Amino acid sequence: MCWRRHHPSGQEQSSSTVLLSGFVSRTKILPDGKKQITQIHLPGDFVDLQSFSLKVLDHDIVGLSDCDLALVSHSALRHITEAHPHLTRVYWFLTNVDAAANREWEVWLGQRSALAWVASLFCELNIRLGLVGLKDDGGFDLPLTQTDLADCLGLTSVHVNRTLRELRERSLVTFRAGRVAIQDWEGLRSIAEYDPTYLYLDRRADR
Amino acid sequence: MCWRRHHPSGQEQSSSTVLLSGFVSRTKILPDGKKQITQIHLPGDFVDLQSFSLKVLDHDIVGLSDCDLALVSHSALRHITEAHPHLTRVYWFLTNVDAAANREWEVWLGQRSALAWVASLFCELNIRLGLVGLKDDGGFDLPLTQTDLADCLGLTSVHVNRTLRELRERSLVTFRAGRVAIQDWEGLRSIAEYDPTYLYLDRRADR
DNA sequence: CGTAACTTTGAAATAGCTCAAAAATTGTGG
DNA sequence: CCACAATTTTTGAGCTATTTCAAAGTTACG
Repeated sequence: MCWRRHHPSGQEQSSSTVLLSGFVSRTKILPDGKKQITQIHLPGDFVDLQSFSLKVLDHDIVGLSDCDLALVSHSALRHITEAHPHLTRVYWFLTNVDAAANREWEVWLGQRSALAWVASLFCELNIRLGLVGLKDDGGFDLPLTQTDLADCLGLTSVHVNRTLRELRERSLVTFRAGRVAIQDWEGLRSIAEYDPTYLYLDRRADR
Repeated sequence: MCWRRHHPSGQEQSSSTVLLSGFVSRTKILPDGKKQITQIHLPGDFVDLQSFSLKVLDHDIVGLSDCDLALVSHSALRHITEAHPHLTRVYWFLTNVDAAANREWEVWLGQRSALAWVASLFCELNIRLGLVGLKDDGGFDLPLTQTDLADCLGLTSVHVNRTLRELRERSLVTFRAGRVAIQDWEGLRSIAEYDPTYLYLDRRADR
């Protein structure tokens, strides 16, 4: 399956989605048309596990690139979780890790400069893509436009552009043609003051 | 029990906390001392249910007033959830509702003006306090300082002060001496463009 | 009644926004 | 493979919401 369409909020869902390839965002759209991306999902992510519990989504699922999805029906999820309580705890854990990332983004949205926020986002994506084997020495592919990035960061695309220029001029990272090329990982990490604790990387391995 | 202290992040937890009276926040503190409150909890809230799953908190639990807490040990939670799978789903649902609020705050932090954000926060608290019988016709008690509010909104306390003045001058709401007095609920709601969908009020009732 | 915490105000600085246009890139059909 | 349209990126100039810094009021409280 392959799309770049809205999965609308406010509608009863009967299945959840696992992302197999490509990128999708969870996006909230305001009455005036402004958008906020609350999370970017990578291959391997359970994109809307929460709809199993909430049934109705409070946001849209928007494809950022072509992607392959697997649908898991809620009735299947119910059977799985009833038969294997252990898996219920695993899914619940995933929900919690997801929420931890939302909290971290709140901090970035509220407290950080544009430069630090962009740097942080690239740090997070670099680490998460590394977990699923989608980064290489030089960086990673990220098929977003600067406008997508702006919707994610709570900034204007104009300002994102200028911020990217600054990161480039400081020889930290270059974002061009859907690719993030990291020139100075330590420098990037340091300007972002990036601390991946909230990703619970060690505890994920337990599961 | 009664405190106004930090419940530190980064430490192994063996119990979760239910708030019986008073207000607590979940707060993330940056290296430079800046703070972001990612959620305000009211009586009745399961404050750190996620520590049952994550074990280590990614943020601090900070009392905003004197409060009474009930501790539920993780071993007790494990027994409860093993004996009653239905309750596991309830807890998981609560985790999801919690996360939905974090996402909504991301939108507010990223996209809204100071005026609309303050108004939105008051709208949310008014509704949530109403659910637990802690609001009256005129408004509700909120024992926070303007600095607390600033940490929550991602603004300076100076700017929060000026924004509160504007809301007061527009005869929408007055925040003084730990009390939010709502003069014009419809006006407040409208300037906030407040939509409580993300609170999943209807679905909570099912449980 | 004195001290600490909190609120209010003013003035100047700035990060990020808006508007508008030009340049570059990407995609498409012929 | 080219030409053209659409999308995306880049830049400039002026503007505004919010911050910073600093000081004066006010309130709470031991």
